[in-house]
Amino acid sequence: MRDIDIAEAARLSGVRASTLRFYEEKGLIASHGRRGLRRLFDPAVLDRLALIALGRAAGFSLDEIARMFAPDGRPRIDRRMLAAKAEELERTIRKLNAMHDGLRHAAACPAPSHMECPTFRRLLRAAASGAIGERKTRRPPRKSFAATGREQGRARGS
Amino acid sequence: MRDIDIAEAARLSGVRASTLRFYEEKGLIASHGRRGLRRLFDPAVLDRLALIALGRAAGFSLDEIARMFAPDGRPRIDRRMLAAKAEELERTIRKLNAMHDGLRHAAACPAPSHMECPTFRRLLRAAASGAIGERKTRRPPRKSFAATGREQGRARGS
DNA sequence: CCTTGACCTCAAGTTGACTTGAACTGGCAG
DNA sequence: CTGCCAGTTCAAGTCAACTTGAGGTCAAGG
Repeated sequence: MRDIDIAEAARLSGVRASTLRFYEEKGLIASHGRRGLRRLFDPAVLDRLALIALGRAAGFSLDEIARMFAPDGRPRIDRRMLAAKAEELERTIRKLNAMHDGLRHAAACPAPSHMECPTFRRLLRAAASGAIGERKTRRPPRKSFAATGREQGRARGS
Repeated sequence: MRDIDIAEAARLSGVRASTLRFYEEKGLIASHGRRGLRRLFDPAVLDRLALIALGRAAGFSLDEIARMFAPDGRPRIDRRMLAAKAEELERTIRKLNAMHDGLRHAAACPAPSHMECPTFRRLLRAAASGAIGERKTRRPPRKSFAATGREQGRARGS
């Protein structure tokens, strides 16, 4: 199996063809030639895509990830960068934990209104002061959510 | 202190005036009148803004937050929703922890190239398979975000 | 040979949460 | 009375990471 076409790369990696084209345009991956119009990729592109997925999951932007590859295309990953990201992740985790505990408490709290629950108000103050901080949740990509059927919006506990 | 103007609301809440206008347009807050052109807010808007900040920090979208207020403007927060969000948060935290541990290891790993580090490759597979999952980090807005001073969360796991 | 269908390119659209710019207004200090 | 300056409106821009649409091409199958 020397060189796979874009459809196969998409199938094997789980990344959409449009995304592969987009990544190529961004310089994150490179196609190796064409068969007709079709891009051909070296199978090694799959490793590369895994690396990109990893980077994304770790919270790196595509631009940051692009910088992790030497001009020759080999990964050039700075250990200090990893350590820094790990630390950043740790801070995030701490905040999310605080948030989580607070939410759990608020959900279980017997006070008639949340505004009367001391824990809730403490959370409120923390959020207002920015101590809990920023976060943005990403909507799930349309693709592999066939499982839940017709439900377009999230099915949260009613 | 009866009614504060937008500048004061911005100052007291740490939320920009443009954001306050945006929130008003979205129906998240309401101004109570005008002095000249200037919006006047009830000081209670500050609680409301804290609530909004809290919701955002917990990962709710503005639209979701908007739905947390009854038509009369009083918060109507569904406890099951909070519990669901807490659970979601917990899953996220678990993933981030895995990521964090992997990054730490990779950062410290003595293998000459990351591709030769078993831990790193395990991470890679996890990311490629989607087991680690999606996340999007937000760039901090220009403003300060000073005091992350008093921490109230223990970092569990790690 | 001709249709078909997957791929191609390039531009534009999407989403969420805001920010920015241009043109305007009006209370208040001087 | 007159500027100033901080407010106002509305439209459009920004950012990231893609996706979608329109119109085109080409290898292969019938």
